[in-house]
Amino acid sequence: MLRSTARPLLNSTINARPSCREYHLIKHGSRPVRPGSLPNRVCSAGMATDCAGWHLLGTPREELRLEHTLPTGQSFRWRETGDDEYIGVIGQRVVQIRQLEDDVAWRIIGRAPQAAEAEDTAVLADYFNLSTPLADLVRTWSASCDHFARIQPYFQGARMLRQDPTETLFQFLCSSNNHISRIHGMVERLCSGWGTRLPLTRSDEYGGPAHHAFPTLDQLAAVSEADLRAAGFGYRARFVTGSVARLRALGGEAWLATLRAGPPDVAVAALCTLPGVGPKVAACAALFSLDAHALVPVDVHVLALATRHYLPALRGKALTPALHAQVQAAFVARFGAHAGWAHNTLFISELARYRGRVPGTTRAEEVLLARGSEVAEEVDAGPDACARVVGMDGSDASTGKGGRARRKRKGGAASVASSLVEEQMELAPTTPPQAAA
DNA sequence: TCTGGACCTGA
DNA sequence: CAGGTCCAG
Repeated sequence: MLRSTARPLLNSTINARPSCREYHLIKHGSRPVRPGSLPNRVCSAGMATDCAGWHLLGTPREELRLEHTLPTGQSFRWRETGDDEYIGVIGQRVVQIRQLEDDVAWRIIGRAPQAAEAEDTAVLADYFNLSTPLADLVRTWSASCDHFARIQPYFQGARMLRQDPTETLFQFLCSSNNHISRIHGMVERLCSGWGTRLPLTRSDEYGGPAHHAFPTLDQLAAVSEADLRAAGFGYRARFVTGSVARLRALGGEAWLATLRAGPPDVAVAALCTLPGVGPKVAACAALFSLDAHALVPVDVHVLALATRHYLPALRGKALTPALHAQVQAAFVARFGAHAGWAHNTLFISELARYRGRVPGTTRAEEVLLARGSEVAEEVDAGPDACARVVGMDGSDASTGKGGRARRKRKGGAASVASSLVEEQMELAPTTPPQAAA
């Protein structure tokens, strides 16, 4: 279990360099701290002129890496403001957050009047889902999947956030048939246009753009389809106004929040009744905000990696709802109750801008793909790969074709795969992931 | 069930 | 074409 409560870094009245020493003491107890270690980063010149307001999250690097969590597509509300530093909005608070060597530091730089300072720590811990220990899960996933074990060291601390349900739903309503930079802009315009502005509390140190809470459903009810089209939403404008209307009829934010308590398939079914919400968007909303830790949003990337490593028979098939369910089941069979979290790490490793990190991966897999389906059938079938497909509720669901056991043949393509990987790794020696901070 | 096409915008 | 969804055959 993580330390679930962040501790104050120092008293807000303390300022300047002496504060940094206090930082050392809090972080490391009475142990002496080497000069040049992480606290200097928090207090580095050009950033904060004092340490006031900074807190530690208490998350070692294997539990949380901002770089693998904030800009990787589960939220579009963070802006990178420096090297491993971000500013974003969590509920009614504007948060500045920075990656340290083996922890994460944060402070509140703006807030709504009703957002009590006493709850800051709890809000952060909740948002980062700190009650779920990632490192323990990673060990079990690595044991049950060779591919995961191979790529994971390069993507440590890829943690699932626990975002606000309404905000998450509308963020991913914007995501369909769209690319990340544009989604970012759409969400930004939705907030600045109709959300409540959050006053800065440290405006003397911050010269960036204004920040806004995500608009409430009541605020969104005032937005017309024409407004949204003017804001660049395209055909998704109708999805937004339609979903707003339907959500309000169903009971608004409170109704959406009740889906957290129920089973994930109920949440998905309910979400899919909203216009513009299909299996992918529903799974995103449920995994990123409704505690549905087992859910896997299956997009083209996830389908590609699933057919490559777990379900080779499905290669080339269209992404129908039925196929979505098969991929979902395969992930749960492989990774268990937190399959959605495991999927997140695998998903990041597929992103174009991260793919080069794992030596040999792309090349070896491309070669395998080129060798055709007969070989690919056997790739990475792994121990007990799909011998039993377990439903999300844990019940046996191996009645379909996804449940048939796959053969494991010695000297088959699996060994071809590993030899290819080794070959590549010889050509491009692995850099120690730890060094890639 | 599954398939094909349309749908806004901009990188 | 892009981290889909909807609608008709």
